[in-house]
Amino acid sequence: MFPSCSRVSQFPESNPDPLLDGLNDPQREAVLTTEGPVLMLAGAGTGKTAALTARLAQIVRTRRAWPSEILCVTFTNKAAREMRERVGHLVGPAVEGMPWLGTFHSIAAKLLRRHAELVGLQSNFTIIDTDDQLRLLKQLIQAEGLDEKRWPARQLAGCIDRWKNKGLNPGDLDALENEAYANGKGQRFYQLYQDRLKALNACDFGDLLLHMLNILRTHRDVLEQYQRRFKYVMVDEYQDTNQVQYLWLRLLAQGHKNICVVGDDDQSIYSWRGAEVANILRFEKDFPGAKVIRLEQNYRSTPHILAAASGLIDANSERLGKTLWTALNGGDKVRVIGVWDGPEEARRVGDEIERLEREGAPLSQIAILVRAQFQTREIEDRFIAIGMAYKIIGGFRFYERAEIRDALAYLRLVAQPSDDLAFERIYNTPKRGLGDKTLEKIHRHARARGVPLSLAAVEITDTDELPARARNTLLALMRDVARWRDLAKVTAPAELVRTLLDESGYTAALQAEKTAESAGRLENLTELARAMEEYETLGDFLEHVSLVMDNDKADDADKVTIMTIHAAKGLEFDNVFLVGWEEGVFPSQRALDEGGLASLEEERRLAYVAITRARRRCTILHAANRRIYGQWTSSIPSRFIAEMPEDHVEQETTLSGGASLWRAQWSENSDPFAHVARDAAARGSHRGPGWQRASTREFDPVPRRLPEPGRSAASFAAKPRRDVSLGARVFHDKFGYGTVAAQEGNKLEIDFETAGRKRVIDSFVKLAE
DNA sequence: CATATCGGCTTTTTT
DNA sequence: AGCCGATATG
Repeated sequence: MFPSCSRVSQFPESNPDPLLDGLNDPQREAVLTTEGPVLMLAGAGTGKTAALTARLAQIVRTRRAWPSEILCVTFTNKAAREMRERVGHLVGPAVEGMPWLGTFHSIAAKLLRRHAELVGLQSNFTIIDTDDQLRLLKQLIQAEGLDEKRWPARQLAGCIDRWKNKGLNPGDLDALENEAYANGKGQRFYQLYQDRLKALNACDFGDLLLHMLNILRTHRDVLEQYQRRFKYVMVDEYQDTNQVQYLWLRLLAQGHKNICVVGDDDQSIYSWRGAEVANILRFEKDFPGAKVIRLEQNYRSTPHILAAASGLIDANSERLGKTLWTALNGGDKVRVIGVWDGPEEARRVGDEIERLEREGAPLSQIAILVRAQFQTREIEDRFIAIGMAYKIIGGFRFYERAEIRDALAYLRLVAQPSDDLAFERIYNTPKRGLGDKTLEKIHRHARARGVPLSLAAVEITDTDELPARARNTLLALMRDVARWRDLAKVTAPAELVRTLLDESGYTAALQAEKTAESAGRLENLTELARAMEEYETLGDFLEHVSLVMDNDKADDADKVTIMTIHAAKGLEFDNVFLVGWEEGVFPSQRALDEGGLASLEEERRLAYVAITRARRRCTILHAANRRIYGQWTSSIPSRFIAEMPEDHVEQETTLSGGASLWRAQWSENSDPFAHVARDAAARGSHRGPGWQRASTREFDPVPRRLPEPGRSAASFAAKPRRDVSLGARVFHDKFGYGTVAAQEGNKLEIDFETAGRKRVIDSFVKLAE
């Protein structure tokens, strides 16, 4: 009855079954229940990927479907790659032919290329990124005469993104949505934007899914074709699917109804991107008779870590609720360390890692997880200082660097004459003396003739609209472009890009620059050309670039990983350091300010994801002072720290970390500037001026290992300002206008008009007119 | 048309 | 504090 009985001969009969071996009961059930709808609720570290891949392999090896008849959707490229690899191990090279294993976006793009004409695109459409999108929207906003300051393009982009995630076309917006941008101009701008994209033969990320949904909705034949084709549908990270993705899956799975989704409501951390946990909650309604399988045995973490995480997530309401358990025992409690400030936090993490290293721990099994990208910098600085090998995942992506985007723009323009955005990008890059005036004329010409910019640029050189100089330059450029287009037909992409960068003068301009970065940029371009060697056609490559923008190129060297918690989902490490657990950082200020309880709970899920990445040791740090927006801010430990059950947490209290109390006490007694801090606090801004921290350094009771080089007392020594003298009228950001009453080194005593007499550091005031 | 300077804004998180 | 875009200046 179970398919495992009808094994195909190419798989050697062996006991135990290599596929099911090592799986627990619920996992096996998930693997063997191939028919009908299945909802797999899989907690963190419960082996859901193992179950999912085995299930896929099971379907293939029992010949229930060809690999090409299985739709398997993951959320990230990384997950897709990993799955492909693991399935490969299980069933062999057959997976080579798994064309429909990938991210939502890459699969949608593949489908859309086949049916582009149904939504008014050509199949070689360009996929634009957020940068291009923003620039395009800015143009539209300007053209409509709106004040871009008041109605930022970012906001419009956000709205459009949200609408697309919901599966809404311009015509579908209700009054409320329409109001979301520029007092009811939402729909108009959405429509304008879509029209513009169509004219450019382009679409954005959201369009990939939305266009495809529109096609499936309105073309029965196409829908039925794919319903028939996809005999099995599998979806990873189902809790992260948004409305379009949900509608999409529901349509496609209606054929055979063999849909298996895997998810964990406690790990839903993408609601800001339109993900709806509700999708997982209503699965049983959408697919009646769905079998629900719970994976609750955690194989990853030690009991303390698991208990701390479980206790924390208990604070959330509205959960499906799972009871994770582990057969492991022993292990350390979750460690919580409080430190004085950000730099000390980074130092501390560095020290701890050096200790682990001495104990023989591989660096590749150590991760530092941050809430937001900007936090990586402090850590990075420290690691550079101590020579720690590290890699940062995410952040500046390779394909987002300016020089790479320039090169890509050249390629896009060659591949796609109607790509106006690409034209605008390269038109004067490198500088060739073409400016806004000329561009404006080209624009006008293009509009009048109804042609793309690159064509208008060619045509305009035949007229006398341009001054001779601009005309000649433009003519030369467009001749080059034409030549490159011919070249593209007979040359491999990698070769093409080299020629192109050379002949356009781009390389030469960079070489001439001779700045610190220019060498690195040239290197990046070489790297780009190298990466292009793998691609047969320019189109293939451009598709790869727009969809597989991840940067984690195989870097197997033994390095510590630094990344955001979001990026860490699905990964695990022996040792995990969680930094910046302070109110306002994590949970983020934004989540606290807006979004109410739902936002806070999402932050808590994020904290849960963070802790459960750890296999053996989890260390949480928080600092009493941190610089945010260049301002020193004092902060209190994250509420999430208190929410973890005490029994599983070990607090390391250092004087410097316990901070707030101690600091309040000494500052009254010994800090000559205490009143300033107090006043600042009274104003509700927890911000204190930089010198506040500087001046307290000598009181820091934590012995410092080494005096920091270059950070000698000299940097704090009095360097009086020449331009400020007694009686001068000055302005201070916090206290307003005042008169200098005394000057002592770099410290000024000032009578402020409203705030009274204060002592401040001179660099904080400027001369009033 | 290119460079210098000022001022405002930023920090979630990603395909 | 640093980055970007908008202005002022050469």
